[in-house]
Amino acid sequence: MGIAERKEREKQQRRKDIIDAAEKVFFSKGIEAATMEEIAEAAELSKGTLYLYFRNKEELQYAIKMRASEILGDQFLNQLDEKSNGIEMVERIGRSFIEFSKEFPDHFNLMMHFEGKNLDNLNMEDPHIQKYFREESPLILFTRVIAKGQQDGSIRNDITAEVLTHNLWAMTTGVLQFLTKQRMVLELCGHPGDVAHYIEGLFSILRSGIAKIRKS
Amino acid sequence: MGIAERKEREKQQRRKDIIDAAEKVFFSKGIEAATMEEIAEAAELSKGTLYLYFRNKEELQYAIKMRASEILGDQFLNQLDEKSNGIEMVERIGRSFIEFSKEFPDHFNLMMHFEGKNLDNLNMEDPHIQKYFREESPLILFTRVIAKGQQDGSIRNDITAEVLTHNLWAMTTGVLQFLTKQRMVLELCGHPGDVAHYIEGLFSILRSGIAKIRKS
DNA sequence: TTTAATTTTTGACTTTTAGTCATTTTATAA
DNA sequence: TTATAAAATGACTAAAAGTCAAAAATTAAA
Repeated sequence: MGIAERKEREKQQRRKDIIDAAEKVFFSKGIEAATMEEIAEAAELSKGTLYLYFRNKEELQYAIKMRASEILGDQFLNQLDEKSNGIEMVERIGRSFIEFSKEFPDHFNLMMHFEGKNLDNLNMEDPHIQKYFREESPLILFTRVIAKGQQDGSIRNDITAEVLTHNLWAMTTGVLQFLTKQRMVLELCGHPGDVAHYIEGLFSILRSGIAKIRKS
Repeated sequence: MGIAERKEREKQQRRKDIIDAAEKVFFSKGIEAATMEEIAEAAELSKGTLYLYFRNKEELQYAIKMRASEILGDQFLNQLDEKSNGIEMVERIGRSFIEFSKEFPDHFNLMMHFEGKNLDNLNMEDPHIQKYFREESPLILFTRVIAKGQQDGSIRNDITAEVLTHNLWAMTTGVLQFLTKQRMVLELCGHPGDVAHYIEGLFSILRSGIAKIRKS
């Protein structure tokens, strides 16, 4: 029974090779400019083969975005710390997100690209995508941290952990998107934004926004 | 000297006609599926003529997005109210944004589409775009309201009005983007989101986040 | 080992659409 | 009425995504 298993392994390896090649091409040429033909060349395969492993260009891009999320999730994991309370850990996680954007700018940009895009061209039944959302999304870990903060009394508990999580995530990505893609716009408005300044503003607002409300 | 003026007027009218046609086609067929050929037909012009008025497809989309922003800016204007203090007006403006998304869903979607997109294909020297950013963007009005809130003591003043404004805007659009485009994702995560619930969470977080910090 | 069946890969081909530009049409000035 | 300028046309080009019948490679059977 070893042949079927070996073939399956080889298939997964080829899939991985294609994603590697796509990463190189997307990141060097830019996500829009990169062509499937170029990716095929980089993977030493023909274009047709790509379509045996990925339904379309977008699904291939999404495979890279899932990798990016994995990296980010690992960084989040490193921020867990028994000594800190929930809200401190949330801040650490937030800052590690900023670090991630600097350390892996290409992966970060790809993530942001999908953050504001409908996913109609994607097959949501795809097992890779299903698995990602059920088990690997960084938001799963983040929700646990928020819940911990609610238990230790550092984070407000009048909003469910899920709603808090998704709001925090969406607010943060919203600001990061704004800062990366609209830098020229800011200049046009006459605010040649000091990015760090904006980030500190964001954290400050969020800190007050999610902290347990002190009874006065 | 009347001829040059009339010609200029006619030119602007034709430009408007093209945007009208584009609006119809983009909104009925969807922004991706719509073709320049279809828009030309709808405008009773040839495709080439479109390119005399707009550099490329994206610039035409952006013209509609600017219209959307104008509508939104008008709605913001209606929320101004001498009796309310700054933070109350900010909340009213926020809620009018939600109303806008329901009343003009197509315009809203187009706005969100551009909110997370680089503008490389756009000619930022274009006078229409310049004018928009300098004079018409809803953010200009919003900044004034924030500043008022800082003066009347209802909004924190340890962050500049501009940074507060852009952060609030980016956070809100981030959440709205998340809710519209990722509805299916939320279901996949096992949170068949009650959208209104998320929105209330957002407002609650932002209220605490930007309020003047009371000395305890 | 040879042959048949199955799986995987290929790349030429189709289709679609954005954007161009030489030519034609229309409007203005002489 | 003719010349000049401005505006509009649509056939054409280029680029790239996605398809599919045929070829190559692999595995199973005889």
